[in-house]
Amino acid sequence: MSSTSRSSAGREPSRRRPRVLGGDGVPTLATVADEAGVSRQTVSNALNNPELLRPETLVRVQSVIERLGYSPNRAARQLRTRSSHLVGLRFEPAQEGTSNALMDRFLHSLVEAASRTGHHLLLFSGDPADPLDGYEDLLRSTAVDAFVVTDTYAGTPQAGFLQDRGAPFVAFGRPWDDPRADHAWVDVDGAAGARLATEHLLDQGHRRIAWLGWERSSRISQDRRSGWEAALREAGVDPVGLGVRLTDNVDAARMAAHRVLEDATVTAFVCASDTLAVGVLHALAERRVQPGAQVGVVGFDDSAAAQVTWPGLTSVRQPLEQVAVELVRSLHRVLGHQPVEEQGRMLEPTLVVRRSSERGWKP
Amino acid sequence: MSSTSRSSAGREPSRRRPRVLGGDGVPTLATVADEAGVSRQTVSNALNNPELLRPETLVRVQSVIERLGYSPNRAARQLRTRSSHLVGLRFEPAQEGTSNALMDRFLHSLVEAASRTGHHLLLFSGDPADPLDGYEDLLRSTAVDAFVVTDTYAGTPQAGFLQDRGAPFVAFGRPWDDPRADHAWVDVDGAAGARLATEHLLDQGHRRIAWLGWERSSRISQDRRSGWEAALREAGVDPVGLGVRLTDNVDAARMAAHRVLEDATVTAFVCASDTLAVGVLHALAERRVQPGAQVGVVGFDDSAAAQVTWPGLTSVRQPLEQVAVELVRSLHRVLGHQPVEEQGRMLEPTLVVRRSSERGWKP
DNA sequence: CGGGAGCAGTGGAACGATCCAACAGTAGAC
DNA sequence: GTCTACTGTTGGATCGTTCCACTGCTCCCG
Repeated sequence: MSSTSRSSAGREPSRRRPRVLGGDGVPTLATVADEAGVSRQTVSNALNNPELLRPETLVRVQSVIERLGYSPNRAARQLRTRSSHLVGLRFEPAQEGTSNALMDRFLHSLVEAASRTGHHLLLFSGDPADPLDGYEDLLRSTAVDAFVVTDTYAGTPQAGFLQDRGAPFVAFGRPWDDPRADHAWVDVDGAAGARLATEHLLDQGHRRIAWLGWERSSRISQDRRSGWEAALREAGVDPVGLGVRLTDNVDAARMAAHRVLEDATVTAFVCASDTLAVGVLHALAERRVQPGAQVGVVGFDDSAAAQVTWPGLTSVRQPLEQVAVELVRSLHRVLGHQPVEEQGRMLEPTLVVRRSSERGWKP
Repeated sequence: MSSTSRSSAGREPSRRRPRVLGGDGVPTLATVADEAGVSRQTVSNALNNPELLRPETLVRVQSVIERLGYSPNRAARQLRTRSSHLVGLRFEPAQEGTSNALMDRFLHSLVEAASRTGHHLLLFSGDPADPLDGYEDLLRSTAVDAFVVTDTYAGTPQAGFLQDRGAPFVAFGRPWDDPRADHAWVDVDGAAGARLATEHLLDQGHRRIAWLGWERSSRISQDRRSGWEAALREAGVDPVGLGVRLTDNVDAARMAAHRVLEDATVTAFVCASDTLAVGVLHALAERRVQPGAQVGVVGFDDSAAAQVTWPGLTSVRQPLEQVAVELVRSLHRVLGHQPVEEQGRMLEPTLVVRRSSERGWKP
């Protein structure tokens, strides 16, 4: 109703014709503004700062938006605000056989968590030989607002690179011993997980509990191992000679388990991954030893394999849904340039008990 | 060098200053043009139509681009060209236990294939109750160039919706019996896969080979089953009474296998999924029957579970890398509005033989 | 009654790329 | 010598949004 005076330069009548409908018939801000009898800015405010509008104007604009099925053009918005609402994640080429099933669950959770704050996930790939490939280009072209970095094993340069570059990112994985690192991170407490596993086996009456982990260079494995070791010591069991290091591979674990089982006093295994635990199960099958009933086995990651393997593999489960939520929360703080109240956040894993560690179980 | 006359209203001298450096110090097209002593359009041509430039100009511009580390701003380009170089994929919430490990391998392949043509993958999620949620919004806001649709089981409305909407997309999965469908698709020949599996077991000397599949409503299962049935008939074996339908679940398969094995003449199983095959392995373990040596088992999808399960599960492997490549190729044709030379493309699976089907094997 | 504050809303400019029409310069044809 | 064709390059306009400075208008206070 409130028809205000509309000033017009009036020099050249048909030169500057405000385009009111996009080329393909897609409505734009101008379409909505025209239809609702307000200016473009008012429509923009209706979307981004609704509290600035008088309630009745807001309702009117919103109903036009609804009726026309208008959504703001992402490219235009991105160009103006310099924010794409996209989060980049480099998706490494899969290595078959290893437990990247973890990735699947994590990815789902991340997509969902991000979408709750209006963000989408942009997957990209890069030259496997160059762990930094792809990042630079997305940064320069301002295609993403931030990155999520997933592999922060010792020696991976992504976090350092992005930090030096001044690019916003959050890491899934603590920076371990890099003293220069001061970026946001979220991680799961591997030591606590291994401790859970070990204490569970101790509860089942096991004493001499072996550890199967990765090479010494893996900080993740060292971390988990420390939980096993501490739990054993607290129970008065000497862990010396019970720890084995090998590559993350079913067959390597199978053979290692055979060697360990030569020592008849060993009655249980805690493993740094489900892959290794599955290898132990293979060895038990070959020795015709009942998992659970005779020898307890616990894996790590609660992968799909753990869930379907016979007779059911007890495993430490990472709270990936919660990790995703925390990552997104962190991302928001980083992007909002808010003071980072805490640099990192450590989450607690849980133990999913299945029959491979249930002593009472008989097939 | 070329100082041309610069028209200026003259009222306020410093109003129209052509910004040559982005706010954050990020170089823009204008920066490069200025530095190379050419116009913006020439730089743009150097990137998009290099053949239009004189070779020496091209080299000069390229060296400046290299030196400044310039990449065109994606938002600006997207706004002007109406193309985001993003491909949307709705990433469904994971259902634990089912074989979406397939998805992991597929996703990797797709990201890689897409990146080879300069496209990135945009993952989004939506209300699980509404299979169309999310698509509309991305279309309206012109956030993606196209979609990849992965679940085209009977009754899923995505393909129909996008087709009616006139949105570009490619489906992984044939349109089955929808006569209205005329969109591009890529699929794997399930019947051929089941035939491979069945013939392999026949070669191993098995005759009465059972089928474990999903409910009758699943077209995918029906398709695979038809391959098993045909192979059996050609070998002169009557498949009647050898087929079982159940839900895709380890325990359901385990119990079904027990029932089937009451009939002592059955010596092998072909399954519509690895999940079902793992269930059969569980049943065999409970009966203390050797997989492979006594009863042959073949699964479908070559999931991580198949690869680590003891004693190794023979499985039909889908050529997902090739699927991804074909999908991207199709997408290109669809986006380029080229005449679609073929509407769909059917790829052949392969059989990965492991010990669960090797008759000679002894533990 | 004049003036500062606050409110709802306006029009122009800007983001950084590409599209477009036009331009200078050269060569070839008449 | 002029006209046409062609090549390489140019400046201006444009895509759709948000930022910015500003305008009427009302209200309140001294």
